[in-house]
Amino acid sequence: MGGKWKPLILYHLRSGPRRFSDLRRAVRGISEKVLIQQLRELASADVVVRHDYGEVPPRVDYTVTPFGMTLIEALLPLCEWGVRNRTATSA
Amino acid sequence: MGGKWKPLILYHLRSGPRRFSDLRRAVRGISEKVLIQQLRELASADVVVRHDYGEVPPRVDYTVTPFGMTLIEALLPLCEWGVRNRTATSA
DNA sequence: GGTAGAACCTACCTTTAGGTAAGTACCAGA
DNA sequence: TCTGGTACTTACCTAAAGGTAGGTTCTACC
Repeated sequence: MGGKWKPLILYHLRSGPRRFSDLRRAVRGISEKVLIQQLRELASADVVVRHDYGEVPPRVDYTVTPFGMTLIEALLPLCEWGVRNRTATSA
Repeated sequence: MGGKWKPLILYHLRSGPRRFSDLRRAVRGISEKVLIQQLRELASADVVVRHDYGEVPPRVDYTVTPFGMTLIEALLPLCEWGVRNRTATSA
């Protein structure tokens, strides 16, 4: 399952629940549409959980599941590799 | 840098040089065009090296560089995660 | 002589991910 | 009253990745 933003989203979710608008500001450059899309996909894959507080104004947050945590851990080496070699490549 | 096939290509290159047609058979479902594209990109990023024997009929093989090996190692955890959870997801 | 295989290249078409821009319901605060 | 913020949805457009199908040059083999 693709989505160039998913790793970044997960990265920002790694240390606890985050509200939608919070993520939107954290993940720079992502559009609202795509952020929701990705979050929905992650949720339907049981990587994150969406919690709607049913309040008004709306309040929703997203949390990584234990399963999602295993994904994050699997992604970390690649992430670190990317950081180490960001001078050499642009990915 | 994208390319849904790159991880698979690298996976098949992990244990030594492979000829083009060899890779083509190993990486099932990839078209020749895309395989070459990806190999060229990997080569220009110094992840693999292309060796042309200058023979006729043509003979070329591709080898992972030490740098490429660090990438493969960074990819392995994600790869294993994918294998472990291939029943749950389709990616 | 005809076929098959090597390692490509080229042109064309389709799919899809992502971007842009607008709209929605509701409330708080200046 | 008007603006701003929340969490979305909808419609439309574009760019790029990938797929398909053909051609090329040369040799080896039946």
